[in-house]
Amino acid sequence: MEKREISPKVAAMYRAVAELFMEGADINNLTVSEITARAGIGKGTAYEYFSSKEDIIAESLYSAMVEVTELLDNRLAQKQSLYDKIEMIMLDMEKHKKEIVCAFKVLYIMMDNSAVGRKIRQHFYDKRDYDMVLFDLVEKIIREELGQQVQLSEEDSLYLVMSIASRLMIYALYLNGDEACRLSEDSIMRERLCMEICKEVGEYR
Amino acid sequence: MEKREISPKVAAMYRAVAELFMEGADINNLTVSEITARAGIGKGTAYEYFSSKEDIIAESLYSAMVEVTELLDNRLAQKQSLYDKIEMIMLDMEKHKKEIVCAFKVLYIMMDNSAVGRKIRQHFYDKRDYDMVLFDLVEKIIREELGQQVQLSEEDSLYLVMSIASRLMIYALYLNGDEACRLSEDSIMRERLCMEICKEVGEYR
Amino acid sequence: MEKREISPKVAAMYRAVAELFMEGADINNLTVSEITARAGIGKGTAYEYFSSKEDIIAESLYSAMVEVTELLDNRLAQKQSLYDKIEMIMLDMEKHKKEIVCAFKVLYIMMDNSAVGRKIRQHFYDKRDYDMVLFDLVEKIIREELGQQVQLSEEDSLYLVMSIASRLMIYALYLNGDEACRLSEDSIMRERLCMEICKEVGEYR
Amino acid sequence: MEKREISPKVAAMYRAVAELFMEGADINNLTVSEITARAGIGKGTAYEYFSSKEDIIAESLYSAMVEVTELLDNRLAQKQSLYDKIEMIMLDMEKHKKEIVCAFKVLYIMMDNSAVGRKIRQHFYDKRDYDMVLFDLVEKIIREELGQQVQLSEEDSLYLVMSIASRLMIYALYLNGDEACRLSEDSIMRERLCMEICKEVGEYR
DNA sequence: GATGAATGAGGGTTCATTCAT
DNA sequence: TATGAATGAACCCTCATTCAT
Repeated sequence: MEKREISPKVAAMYRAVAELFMEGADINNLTVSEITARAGIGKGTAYEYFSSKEDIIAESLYSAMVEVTELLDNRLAQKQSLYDKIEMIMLDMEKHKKEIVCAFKVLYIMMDNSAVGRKIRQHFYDKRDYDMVLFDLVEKIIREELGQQVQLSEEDSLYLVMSIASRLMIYALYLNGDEACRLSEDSIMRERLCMEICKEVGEYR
Repeated sequence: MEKREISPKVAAMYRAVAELFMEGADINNLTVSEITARAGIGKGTAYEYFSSKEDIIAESLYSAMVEVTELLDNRLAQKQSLYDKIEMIMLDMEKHKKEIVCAFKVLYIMMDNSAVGRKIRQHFYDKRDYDMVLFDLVEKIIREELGQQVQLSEEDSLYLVMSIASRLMIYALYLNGDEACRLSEDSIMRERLCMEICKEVGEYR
Repeated sequence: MEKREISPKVAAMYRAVAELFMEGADINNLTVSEITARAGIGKGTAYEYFSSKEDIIAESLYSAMVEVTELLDNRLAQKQSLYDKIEMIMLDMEKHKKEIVCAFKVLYIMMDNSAVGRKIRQHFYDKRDYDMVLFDLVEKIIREELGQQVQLSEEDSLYLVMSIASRLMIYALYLNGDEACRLSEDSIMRERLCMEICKEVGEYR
Repeated sequence: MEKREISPKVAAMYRAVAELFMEGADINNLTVSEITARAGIGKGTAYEYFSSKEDIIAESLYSAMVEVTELLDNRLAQKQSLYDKIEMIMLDMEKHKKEIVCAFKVLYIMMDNSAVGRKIRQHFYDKRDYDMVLFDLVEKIIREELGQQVQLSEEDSLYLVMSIASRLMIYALYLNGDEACRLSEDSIMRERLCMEICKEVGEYR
């Protein structure tokens, strides 16, 4: 479960990509120059640690996802009820809109038939035990809510994870969408989604 | 509601982009050459009708979305119940997996901060009355289900549209995902999502 | 035996490479920019006609070899005796030192394990009927000298070709070498080599 | 005549370049990394002993030439007649094809207008008394054959050296060439060249 | 209108060289 | 002395866009 130490240069590049991504850069048009300039290192240095631009971006995004998920996981430990947990995630989305929304965006990038998309998918397949990704987090939340005595079938579990993930995603889309499609108060949408999730999970208790 | 006539060259380009997209081409790495070659026209001709590559792709994708939505709309007229309609959409996803899933992908592309993404969003803002997009379709389905006598508040309407759209999207993601995360029978996931949607809409009747 | 028409751009590039080569450029450090600038065309244009830098150089050198050989062949028609022919080749080497010596250099490049070397070798294998290369020319000279009645075995023929080629090459090396290793009069070396060649061929008459 | 001691690191680099060269590496695309990796030393170390990549390669090749020539020289002491000596050289070419042929290749590299070519030429000009190069070896063989009583003019000597060298080179080219241009038995070509050389030298006795 | 040859800006990648350790 | 991480200049190649025909 120990994480491998990563070189400060690599860390700088991860950070640079995440920053640029969160500043709204189009991931498909990021240049190596931009990334290394932001990371404060030489362009050639990038290729001491990565073998292609796609690798740089894919690993950076994967790393960001894992990091955000871990952060969320730690913060969620403070909350007891399912409602509070889901609400916290959504409130975090609102507060750290950029960060969280971007993490969800990565899920979409993974669907791409692009080199980056393929490489991130690969990372998921090869993922280390200590890497927790969004779906793991959602599954964990569900298990915590239902407790030891409730044994979910694989099918129920997958369904619930996807159902909850879909609400979180749709909320990310909602927050990220343009103002015209937004309600006067985000809280309305948020509360509804939270309640709906609780109700659905509750049915398995 | 009359559609404007589009030049056969433009139609060929729309078709070319859609084909390439559905064949799995990475939309961010499509080249003008590929598109015009597939469309069977000269490269220079593209610039007689569009002012940039991004325009070509954005308009093509927008057009494809509208077309798919229209197709769906026509087919949905054959079904009466909400359940049957949602099921038909999902079955269509399974059958014409490529086509439908790609249509959903466009939604994600719209979130990009890329030139294409921005341009598609612009099309949505400027959209003609006769253009029907996915959200309109979902809204239409809801209205048909609840009938004239039920008046949804804007807030309820938006919530329901997003909630249903989220399930459709998550099903698209599910179908598009890798085998490892799939249940033995897609029907299980499909039926659950359909039922859940019906239940939720039903509560507003 | 008809030559295929070559595009003026390609011709310009062939010329550019030959010029640069003859001006003493190191063939292994030629850049595409240099070549296209000299050819008076855009850099990108090079890739409309060739698929890589190595192709450009290899084809240019091959073309130059064929051209020089043809030129020599035409000029040799004016001479009757073997001695006069070999002498003319060597005098041409002295006069058009750059051009001829470079043609011989290409033979050495062909021995390289470089991409260019490999590609030129390929051209020799694939060579068109109407392409005459140095060895063909030497063989032709020998046949003309010995006349129809003398039938050389394949082994004798190959030996003579190589023996003569070796003298021509060594003269090219000699001319290209530094002054310290040169006699006061090039004619001395030239005459000896010519005579030696005639004597050797004469033995087969 | 004492050789200067060379650092083991330098020796390792000489060996590395020679090995890579003989394994068929393109001398114009050798990298410092490859060389130092093969030599088993750090990349930076190369620059403690040489001032540029070209220096490394040029000195390595020069060193290899001197070494091969010395080896040949020692082995030739066992043979008495000119014929046996030339034959031994050619047989060595056949046996240690790679090594010997590469040594000849260096001659061609010297003709290049490349940095490496220029530097090797420079080494020849500056050459130490105890360095014996191929031309010296050939000259030595000729002198041994003709004995003390025959005094060759400078002009005769140079002619003979070049004439013999040209046959050796052409045999190297022949051996290195592709199978299609080879006789069924290399011995045929070898014997002819040997005899021709003996005849030519004999005329000066 | 339709074309495709020509272009050149731009970006990914390599690798010789340096320098702090 | 020996190292190898860091660097950035240089270069090949792509491809969106233009324009003469």
